[in-house]
Amino acid sequence: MRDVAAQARVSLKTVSRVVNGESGVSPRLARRVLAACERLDYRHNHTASTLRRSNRRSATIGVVLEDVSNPFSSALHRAIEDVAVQRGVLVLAGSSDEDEDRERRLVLAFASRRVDGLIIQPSSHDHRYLLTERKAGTALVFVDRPPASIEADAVLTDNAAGVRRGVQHLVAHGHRRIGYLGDTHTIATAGDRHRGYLDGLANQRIEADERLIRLDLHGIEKAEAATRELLEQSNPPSALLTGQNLITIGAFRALRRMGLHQRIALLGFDDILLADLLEPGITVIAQDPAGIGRMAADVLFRRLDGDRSPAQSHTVPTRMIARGSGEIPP
Amino acid sequence: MRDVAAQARVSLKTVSRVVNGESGVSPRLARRVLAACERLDYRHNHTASTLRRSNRRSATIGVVLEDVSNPFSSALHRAIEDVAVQRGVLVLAGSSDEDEDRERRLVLAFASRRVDGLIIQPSSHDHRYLLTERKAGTALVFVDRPPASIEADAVLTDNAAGVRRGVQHLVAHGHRRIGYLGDTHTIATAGDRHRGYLDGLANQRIEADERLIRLDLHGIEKAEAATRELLEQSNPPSALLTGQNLITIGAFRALRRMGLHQRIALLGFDDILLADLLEPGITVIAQDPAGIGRMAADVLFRRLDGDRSPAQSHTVPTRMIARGSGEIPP
DNA sequence: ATCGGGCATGACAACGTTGTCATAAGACAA
DNA sequence: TTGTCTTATGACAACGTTGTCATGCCCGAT
Repeated sequence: MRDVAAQARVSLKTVSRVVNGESGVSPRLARRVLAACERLDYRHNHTASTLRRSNRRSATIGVVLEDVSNPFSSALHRAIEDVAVQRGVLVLAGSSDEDEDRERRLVLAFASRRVDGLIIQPSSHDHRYLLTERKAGTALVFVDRPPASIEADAVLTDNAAGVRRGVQHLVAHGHRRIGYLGDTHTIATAGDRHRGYLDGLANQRIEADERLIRLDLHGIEKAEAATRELLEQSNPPSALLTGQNLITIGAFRALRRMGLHQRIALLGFDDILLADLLEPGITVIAQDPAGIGRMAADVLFRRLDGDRSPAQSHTVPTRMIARGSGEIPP
Repeated sequence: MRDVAAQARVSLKTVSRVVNGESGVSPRLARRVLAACERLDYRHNHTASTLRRSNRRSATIGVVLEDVSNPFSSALHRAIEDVAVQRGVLVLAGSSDEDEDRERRLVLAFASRRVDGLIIQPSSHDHRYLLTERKAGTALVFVDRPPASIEADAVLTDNAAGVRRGVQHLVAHGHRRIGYLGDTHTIATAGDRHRGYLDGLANQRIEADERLIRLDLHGIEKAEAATRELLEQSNPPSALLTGQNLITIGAFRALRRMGLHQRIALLGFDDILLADLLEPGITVIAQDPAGIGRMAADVLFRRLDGDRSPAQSHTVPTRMIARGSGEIPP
């Protein structure tokens, strides 16, 4: 900037004014400054600017996802990015891998870069460590899973309602013995879905049978093995409800291997790419990651714009997509 | 920091030393400083530190992807992140959507945040605009597609070789009439794959037949329509080679709709999630996005560590995964 | 007692920018 | 002419940190 000022024979401040598009610079000087910027390939140093400016905004937000490469998380990421670019805001993204410690380290690293806001898909179960950032004015929104021990905005899928709806769908197709395969019970959403399953059965006046329930299945392999077990017992279920997309894949794989994929109904929570090309197509209760991400970013920026209303939890509805596997009769 | 210094009754510089783990501070003072940090919830301001430090490193890199939510790009992203976190480096990511202008705007936004390096999956065909950043010392690595009009490191899939191998595979299974469905010809990788197809045929002494080739198919729908056309003509191909994963999906969908999925061989470039669960499983020439990302990050950090050797283009091999569709006889 | 050397600590300037305020130049009225 | 007001411009400090260098202290050798 000093070089530009010298080249244009003006003061630093005038260059600053031109670069920031402030009014009150004569067109003649402005032209000279712009020409000098061009000639010297001047790049505005946004970080130095942030340091000095009164609003202190870095025009950067941090996003902590479970894994940037998993389809759900990356759809969130993209939706957040789309809202952010419209405001000229960049996105720092990181993966927590379901590890509390990594989540925390990421947040601290973001904080030391002075991000304006944080969107977190949390893995941890105590978010008091975020109080400091909050006090420093960092906006904070939780996605997919609720905050714990801290009041903050959240954007969540209505997991329980979605699963209840799934149970109802299977019952409507004649099923009474409905198995459930769920993810690690410490994950909040997994708990909600399990609860939805139990409530759904209760609504339909069906007694839950412990032998049809398998929890803490993380990953395709475990789900596949559990499905196998479930179906090999005497008096097996006629339908399966799976609480997460990898579990759905594992269950489908098991059904295929056992030659039961056209006989046992399967209804999965969370959509799967290509589910429509399988035989049968897989019926799912689809979440709307893009909708969640967009809303989370909207809430975040509303806070950054000065919204001081009490923290609120927003719910995004699910959508049932019938493709065949969920409509197989008992 | 000033508050911490006051609280610990030391100078600013001493706090700085403790925070940065520099030697030469008596344990007694260090303890006092750390206690004060703790008590005041002090967060080191990494951006101010970058501004002043002699190496000027922001410990942040920028990654421009085609779309952070597409499986290939997000796998790249994750692999890059994994290398970066090991060095305490954060990743700014953005989507160019195959748009030259968005790519450029992202790069400039990253540059004004003074990222240490850039990893770009380019959409544009002239990268001279990056010369300024390069001159400023920003490390630069291209992934998936080669740089144009600039010398820079690149990490690429060996597209042509992969496709040649695919042709050979189909011929080995008895095919002579092999159709080709390719993506937009202006995308460098699409051109390479098309060339690989033609070379592969030539190697096998098969004359290319224009009527079996369809290019510029971007997205599932166009691919599906083109596949249909290709198969409805007289003397149709007995095998299809598809040059991109969405095209493979479109082609498979068309085959399914026409009831030909067990009759016409299909070999796709780029792997597809769940391809093994379809019937038949889809044979693919798989790329290794994680391998590409890791290598790109390695090259980038080697440059940041001072490697001044001439720019180099690295090639990551493909892997053929036979799952059934590519082994259907004519 | 004096000196030299090593070590812990701090004062101060600087990084690239912008907020604040002062000043110069010009326009216009009295 | 003088005075007042407006507008364009610049000088200077400050943002939170670290590099440089000076200072003061203690220790051991002379």
